[in-house]
Amino acid sequence: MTQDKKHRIMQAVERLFRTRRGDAVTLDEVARKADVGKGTIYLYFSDKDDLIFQTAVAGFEEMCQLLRRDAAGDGTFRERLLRACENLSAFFRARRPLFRVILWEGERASGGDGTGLRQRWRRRRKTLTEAMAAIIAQGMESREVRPDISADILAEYLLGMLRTRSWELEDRPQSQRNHAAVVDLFLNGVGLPARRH
Amino acid sequence: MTQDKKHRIMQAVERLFRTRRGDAVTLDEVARKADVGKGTIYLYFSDKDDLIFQTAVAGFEEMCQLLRRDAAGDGTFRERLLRACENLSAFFRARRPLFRVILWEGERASGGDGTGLRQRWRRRRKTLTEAMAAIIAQGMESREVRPDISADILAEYLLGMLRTRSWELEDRPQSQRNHAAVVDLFLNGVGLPARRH
Amino acid sequence: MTQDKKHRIMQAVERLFRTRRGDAVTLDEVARKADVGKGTIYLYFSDKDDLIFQTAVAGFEEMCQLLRRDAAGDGTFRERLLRACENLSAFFRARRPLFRVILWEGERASGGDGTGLRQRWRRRRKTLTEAMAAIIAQGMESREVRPDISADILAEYLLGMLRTRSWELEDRPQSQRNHAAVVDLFLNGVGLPARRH
Amino acid sequence: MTQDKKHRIMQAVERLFRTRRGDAVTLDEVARKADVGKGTIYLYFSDKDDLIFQTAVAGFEEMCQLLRRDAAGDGTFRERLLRACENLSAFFRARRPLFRVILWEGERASGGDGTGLRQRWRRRRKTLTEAMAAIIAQGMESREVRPDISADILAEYLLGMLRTRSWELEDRPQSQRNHAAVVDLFLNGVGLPARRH
DNA sequence: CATGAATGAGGATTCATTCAT
DNA sequence: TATGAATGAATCCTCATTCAT
Repeated sequence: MTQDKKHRIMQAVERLFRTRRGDAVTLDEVARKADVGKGTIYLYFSDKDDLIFQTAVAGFEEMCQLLRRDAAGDGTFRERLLRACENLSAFFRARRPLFRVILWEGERASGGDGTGLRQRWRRRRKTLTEAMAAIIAQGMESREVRPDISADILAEYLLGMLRTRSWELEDRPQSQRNHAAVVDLFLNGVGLPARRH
Repeated sequence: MTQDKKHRIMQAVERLFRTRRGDAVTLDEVARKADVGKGTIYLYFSDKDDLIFQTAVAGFEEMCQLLRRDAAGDGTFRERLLRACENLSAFFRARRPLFRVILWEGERASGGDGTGLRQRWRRRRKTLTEAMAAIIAQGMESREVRPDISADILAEYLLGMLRTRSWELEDRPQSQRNHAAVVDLFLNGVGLPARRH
Repeated sequence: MTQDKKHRIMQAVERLFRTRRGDAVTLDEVARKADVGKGTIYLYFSDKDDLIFQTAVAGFEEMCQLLRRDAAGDGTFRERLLRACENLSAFFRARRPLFRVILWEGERASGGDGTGLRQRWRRRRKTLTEAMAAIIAQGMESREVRPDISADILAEYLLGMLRTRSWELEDRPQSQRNHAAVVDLFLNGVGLPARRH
Repeated sequence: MTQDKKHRIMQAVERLFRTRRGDAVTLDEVARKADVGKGTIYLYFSDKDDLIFQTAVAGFEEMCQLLRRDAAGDGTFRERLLRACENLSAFFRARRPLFRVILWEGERASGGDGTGLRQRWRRRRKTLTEAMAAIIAQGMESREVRPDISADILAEYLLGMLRTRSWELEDRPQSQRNHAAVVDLFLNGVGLPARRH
């Protein structure tokens, strides 16, 4: 019941990020939206920064678990890859504001203020990448993926493509951005097979 | 000489974005760094928002011109593509803070406030995409690129890969992230050619 | 056992005043240090102000009793005076934080707000002065003290000297601030006896 | 004209201390009373603490100059001493709120928070003491003051007596607290001369 | 009696913006 | 044009106080 309030506060943050950037989110609004007193926020978070940080981290955690579940599932490599992409994209769609929280926090971390923040954030990110890399590594084992580039670099690129799909291609026709197409591009590239002979 | 001041102000913004996020950049700092009076800023920009917006737009413009020059150049499709990637990446590296300005502004635009801002920003972005798409279109004409996905969607993905390369893979060994590798991944994908027979 | 808690709370206040000023002492700290719930404070005190007031008053009471005991003791006037000074100074030294509580409360009282507070505080103070004045009055009776200035005014001055000794001369060498010297100064002044003829 | 505002702000602080303790003085009030914007305060002071500190220091400075002028004046030792006491007391009376500022700041300094604050404050205080000690030293030279206790310790006691006179004896009849009496007590003590033979 | 989670009024501080020079 | 002192709205955060358990 007490954790309930903490959760409600983080949810309020997430919802507010739908329309605002972090600097425009006031704790007054958060408190109002979470239906708690302003002081209550400080019972669970040390700071506004901490509040956003924890919200971002919790979101990350969810994504990682999602991905890890997919990595552990069965099916062929392609099936697993496709499923992972689909689930991740579904998450993006459903939780877009949360994604903005994560980006916002990431931007703070990349400001070189020497704090261990940057390191901590990198480590979190690595967890996500590794979950995706685990799937790709399976493809390497089954000789479906080129082994000359490390799996987690490939994972980064794939995550980048999904990001592009969700953010930049948001309003393109579905036909051009279904996941089969993304996975296909990722696996086969844009070059015409014919030219390769 | 008067435009000189405007330029110096925007440069100051860019430099300050190296370590700070937009909300942490104060006009006091900008004025000090640009070595102008604080009031002067308001002679050239209507707003703090306008200042950042114009700085971002000017940066975008530079990137577009860079790309357009590459698109207009000669050589085979692959050569042109590689050159475009190299130049863009060089730009990223040299002007990383400017890139943060652009991202910052983009984040504002993606907040769902009714302003035409979102539209205006999308249009700018489209210009960039089109410059890259123009190059890819050449590849389609020469039958080196698959025609089933529109050129500007492919362009978005490629830009996304470059972004990943510059931001997420920043501290990986050069060997794994040289541009030949990026272009190779983009064209041929991660799948093993052997599997295609 | 219940009074035990009230006492522990006041003790906590006293201990916290060692390093902090009253405005920096929070009831959270008091509760923690007294090892009671925060709400418990309000069972014994109506207010934060009341808490500090009662703590100060209790401290005053202790000092007064100390003095009264000395006044009632036997020995010559000089002996009694010296003993009173010594005991009072020992109290100062041992309970310096309590002394800060008292000063703090006194400062509040001297703010000219219409409350009877000012009056109440003056009355408390008077009790202390009178205890000291009682001793001095003995000196007057035995013709060892000049009768032209009222005993309680002289008492105030003596208390002031002790205060100076404890606060301002805190870090001077003992030799220059032993009580014999204070009493000597008080009785004989700083003038050279030789000059008096 | 710019220093004018700084001065007005400090004056406002002083005036507000007449009825309030430092913790009850809000910067809102200060700004209103000084008739400046709230932000203006931060142009001249880094902090609320700094504001009060500087106000206290400026007050101290005034007192010191007052005292130094008296020390430099002519007349016999007794005359100079009397004049110094009178001027200081007049200052106390006229600027009582300022005096509360000084006490307030002193109390902060005595909180053992390790900052150099405590040291800085002691040094300021020392300046004042020395000014008074200078006068007393003259008395030593002319053999009117006992040489066995250092002049600045005697100065501290005298300042303490003046403080007692101004604060504790505030509402006693003038006849019992005129400066001749204070100086007399200081020089000759409370003992009856007759007893000394 | 005892507790401590919850509250929100209140205050310090920042910073975009204005305007007199 | 150019300036930077002045401003106050807006925001974060603290902490005395309450109250359900």
